Amino acid sequence: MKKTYPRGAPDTLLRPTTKDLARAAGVSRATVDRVLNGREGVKPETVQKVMDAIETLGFVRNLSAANLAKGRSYRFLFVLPQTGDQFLDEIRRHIGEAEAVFAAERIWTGIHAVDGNDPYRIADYLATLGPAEVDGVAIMAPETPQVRDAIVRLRERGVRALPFISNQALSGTDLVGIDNRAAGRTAATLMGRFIHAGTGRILVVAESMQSRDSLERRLGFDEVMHAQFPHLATLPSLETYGAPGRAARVMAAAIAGNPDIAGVYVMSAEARIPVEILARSGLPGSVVAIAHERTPFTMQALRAGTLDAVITQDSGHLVRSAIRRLRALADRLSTLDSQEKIRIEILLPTNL
Amino acid sequence: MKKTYPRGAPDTLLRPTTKDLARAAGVSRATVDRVLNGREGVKPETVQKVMDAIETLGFVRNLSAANLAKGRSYRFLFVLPQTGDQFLDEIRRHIGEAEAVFAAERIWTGIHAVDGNDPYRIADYLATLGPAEVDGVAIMAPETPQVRDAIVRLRERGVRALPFISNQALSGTDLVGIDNRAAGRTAATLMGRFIHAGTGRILVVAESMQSRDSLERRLGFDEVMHAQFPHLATLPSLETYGAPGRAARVMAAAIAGNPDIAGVYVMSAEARIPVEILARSGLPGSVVAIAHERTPFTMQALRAGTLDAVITQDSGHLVRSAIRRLRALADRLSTLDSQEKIRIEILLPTNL
DNA sequence: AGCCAAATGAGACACGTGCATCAGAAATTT
DNA sequence: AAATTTCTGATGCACGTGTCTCATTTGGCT
Repeated sequence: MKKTYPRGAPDTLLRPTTKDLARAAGVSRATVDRVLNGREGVKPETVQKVMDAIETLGFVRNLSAANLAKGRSYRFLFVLPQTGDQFLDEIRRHIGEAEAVFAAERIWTGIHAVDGNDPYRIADYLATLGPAEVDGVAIMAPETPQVRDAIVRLRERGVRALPFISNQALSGTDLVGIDNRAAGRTAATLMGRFIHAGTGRILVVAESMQSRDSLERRLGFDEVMHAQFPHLATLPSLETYGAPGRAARVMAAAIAGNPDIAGVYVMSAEARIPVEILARSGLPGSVVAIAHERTPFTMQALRAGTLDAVITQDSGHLVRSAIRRLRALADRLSTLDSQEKIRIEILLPTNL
Repeated sequence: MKKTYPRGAPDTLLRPTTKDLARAAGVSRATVDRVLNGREGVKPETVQKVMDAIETLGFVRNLSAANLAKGRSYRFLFVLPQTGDQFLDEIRRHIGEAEAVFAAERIWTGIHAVDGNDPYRIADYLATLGPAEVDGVAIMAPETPQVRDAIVRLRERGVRALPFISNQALSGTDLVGIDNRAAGRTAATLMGRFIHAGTGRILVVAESMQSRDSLERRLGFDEVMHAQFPHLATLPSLETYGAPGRAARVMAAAIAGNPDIAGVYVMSAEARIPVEILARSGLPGSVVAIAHERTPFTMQALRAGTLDAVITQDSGHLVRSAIRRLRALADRLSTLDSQEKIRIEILLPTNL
């Protein structure tokens, strides 16, 4: 009896194999192999015969068999700043989780911590890596000429490298991370719409404006604020350099100097220090505060009402996406773009 | 020379095989196989020996080899309502995309369209499915006793079944889709914060309040509106039944009867009809409009300013997640929960 | 015709696991 | 002690592809 599986269905559950391909194309399995794996020494018209057979048979290479035969395995390395911030903790946790999942596909992952403030040491470390140690590297580091060059040289040595979360202006590379300019625009839209006052100033806090990420966020933020909410004035970015003391000082000065603060935008990945200072600052609860990245702290601050919104990227997705992309690079495959695009997420107290 | 791969690294790139396991545990490969695949007739202490070896060697079953050996393939079916709405178009598109990706893993996907308004026909169709036709089914259908029972019977026949997007109150099942109550809460938060008027009414539009999804969204919406924005009153849900004529009538009546409308919440997946009516209603631009699901229409409405926010779920992720979960069910594996959780996305004019 | 290079065929083995069969060992019962 | 029953070992084939080697055919050239 004919099965009525919808949509041009599997009459037979067996997919065609290379053997079937060979028969259909009227060539040998050796030639099919030559075509499939792009080896040379095959006449163009023979190639075409095989291609046609692939088309008519709907042949799809059995990945399980191919991976098994190749005995391929992958060593991927995440190079991350050595800081104790909660966002990175999440990332590290997800790398650990992913390790277990990807182990079944012969993928190893490692983490190497570097001093995020020292581009030279990062570059030096990257210089020690070669194809003998690792197949691919996902790098989260500030954009400096040293780091950028080190990445380029890494690639020249045959190691796949991807900027991770922090962007690097490299040709032909896609960042594994969100569009920071769009994130800044999103922050501005929420800020503008959440603030009910007819006028006021917006405090903007960053860890350092040296970083391309902060710059892009600021750009996007200002773009929307100026165009759509001209009654709100954005103040120059305050830089904390990750130091609580300095953060407290500059923020206190800014708050004292601007009595009509209506909103605060914390651009840095580690929101904790600025937000805690903010909570103790005596600013009224009506001041709208927006920060970045989902961490235990930001979640709690959302619940407590200290923060009104958090803009974030799914850290698990980030990690998995980086691994998939590195593997695709290693195999010279293309990835499904729509799957690998990292979306901007908005967290509110009501959708944690 | 010793390689210095970080983190308890691969000295040897070769993972242990079942052969290594057998040697380490002091048993034969046959026994290892018995333990790994849960066959009976093995002494508990022998099982333990193998388990210990797995632990100490860090053995991970090579999925490629296992899949190859099993020659397993999967036939999964999406049962979707037969409507022309854009949201479903997106879903169908992503099923097509996913088909190509998953083909390499011996996964077939099919779509079957059913009349979404006729629970009996849906149930009848599901009754025709058995393990001979299909291994798993993702079902998007309204929650009615007929459908629910049909799903239960489907499972009894050995076909894995998952509710897809539309929830069904089934025991021991996770919906592939968002938490609609949380989505309603999110809509309320945005609505409340976007509306600057000191008082006003909120129009709520649904396709039908028969559907559990709309009910849950409404529940979450009211929960937050009442608790946090008591100055805004929510009107009873209007039901369009998907009919433009009826939609125009009930909406016009509601607008005429409530001069102080400050916001509109369109709960249904197909936002087009209500939003277009709204745009022509003569309501002022300051009225905040929020709808669901990313479609070409909602994107355009966001850009045009007709909509202020759209709450959505990533349709590609939905489809891939359903497939992964069905496969995991078929293999009796567990999935990585954090990967399979569908997040609520918020779209604003600035982050499309 | 003869020669050479290019193109193709034929065949074998490997990868790691699943699955089955049969013999033999060990433990338990009679 | 013998007869069962329970457990374990040895072994072989299969899955589909990648990767070799070596033989053979084809086509172009002088």
